Amino acid sequence: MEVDLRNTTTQIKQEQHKDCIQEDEMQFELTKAEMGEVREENQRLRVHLDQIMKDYQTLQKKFQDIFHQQQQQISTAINRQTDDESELVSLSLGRSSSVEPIKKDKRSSTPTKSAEELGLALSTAESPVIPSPDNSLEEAKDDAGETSTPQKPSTQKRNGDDQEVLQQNPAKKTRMNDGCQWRKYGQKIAKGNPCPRAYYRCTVSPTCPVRKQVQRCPQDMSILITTYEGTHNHQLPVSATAMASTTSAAASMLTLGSTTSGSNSNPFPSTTSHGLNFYLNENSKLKPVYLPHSSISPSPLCPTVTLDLTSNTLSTSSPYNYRSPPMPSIFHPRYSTTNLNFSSLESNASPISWNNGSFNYRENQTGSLNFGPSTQPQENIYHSFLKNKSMMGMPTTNQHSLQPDTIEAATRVITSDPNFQSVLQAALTSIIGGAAVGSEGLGGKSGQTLKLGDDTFPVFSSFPSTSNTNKCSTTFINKSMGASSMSSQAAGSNSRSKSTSPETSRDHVV
DNA sequence: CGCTTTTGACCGGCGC
DNA sequence: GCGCCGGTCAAAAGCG
Repeated sequence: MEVDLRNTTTQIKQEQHKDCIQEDEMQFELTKAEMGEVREENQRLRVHLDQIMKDYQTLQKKFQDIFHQQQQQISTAINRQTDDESELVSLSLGRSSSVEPIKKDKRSSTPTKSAEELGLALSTAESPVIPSPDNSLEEAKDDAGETSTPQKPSTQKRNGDDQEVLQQNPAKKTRMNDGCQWRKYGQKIAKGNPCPRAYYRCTVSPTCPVRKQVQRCPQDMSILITTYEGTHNHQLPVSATAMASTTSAAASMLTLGSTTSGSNSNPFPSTTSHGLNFYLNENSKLKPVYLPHSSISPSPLCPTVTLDLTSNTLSTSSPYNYRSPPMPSIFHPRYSTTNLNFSSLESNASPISWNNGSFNYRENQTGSLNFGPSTQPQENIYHSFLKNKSMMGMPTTNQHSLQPDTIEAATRVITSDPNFQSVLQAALTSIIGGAAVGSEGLGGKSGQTLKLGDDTFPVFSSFPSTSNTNKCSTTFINKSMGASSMSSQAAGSNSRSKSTSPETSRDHVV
């Protein structure tokens, strides 16, 4: 009995041992299978990682290529900037009689920067020489409108440059820099404008008399109006001249005579510009309204209109006048900008007709402004223009040989931009109407109504005659379009010839 | 500490 | 002459 029990126990133990072995085997198989799955997964992940690495390397390579390309473009631009034999880009929509015939010796130009490229270049990493985004496009908010908006003051950069923080995006602080160093010395709230006006002084040289005022357009807070006054009595930094090239100097692209005018040894690239020619069709007589030294830069990023109200016969006797004679002028474009000259004084066909006091543009006419709708991207202006130019192999400065189609297309695209219209209106208003905005302060004069798009504002035919003859004014209209906007003053301002002593000038930059 | 911005006061031109 | 207005000054404060 005892033996039976022992046998039974032994059998049970043996069965249990068998079960254990089977379980172990099963577990082993299970683990084996799991390992296989993990191994497969591992391989898949490895392949995936390889793919990612390949993509990463490809992207990196592309990035380096692009970066290198931009660096080359920047250096090219710098070289061109500093080169007296700089190339010129001129998109002329007309000709002014006050403009001397273009000198033949002006070199042909092959703009290497389109507006797109400009935008790219300005948004890339900081360049040691040219205005970086921090120095060029970025606008910190220290200008006229800053106190009116609760911007964090601590974020303001304090390097003496203009700073404009876009109101649309408080988090994004953008700065505007025209190359010079400015110090704010005052701020005032001008009558009729809720935005305060800021006063800056050039600090590059302690004795530099140049001052500038920055004010936001009351009608469009995104528009900055900067007024420059005075002439730099010092060498401007490269960035300043660069900025000058993009703005007021851009105006000179129109009719660029190339003069190294012996009498006027201008150490700086000339920033003398030409202007917008408008015509008042009054009593069947065309009265030219010429906005000298004005330009429009339709950069997609920062559409800039330069309106220089300087008399083109300014005396340049000031020892501090570093501007070249109004015309012809030398221009060293850094970027491809565009100057629009709206008509030719020599032409009987006025591109701009004044009907019943309203300011209209004729369509489908060379040199005219077309404010009609257009969906063509602005950069196409440059592309088509450059393409046409290269195809024709024509020198850029030979503006008279521009294809009318090109001009017309470019004009249409540029001027159809609502921003452009707004900006142009603001500029003209600020200049023509003086301090008066809208109809304020315009009483007593027989004004015309300048109609741009849906907006109208008065214009006087007597505008260029008196009050502005002693001032050199360049107005840049710079409409911030979300990202940033930039405008700058010309390197050497015009000389203000207050009657006899042209010491300062006024440049308006919007 | 040096530089810049802020801001109220001051000054001069201009119109009434 | 007075007041308005734009421009400038300068002390105080902020920032790196």
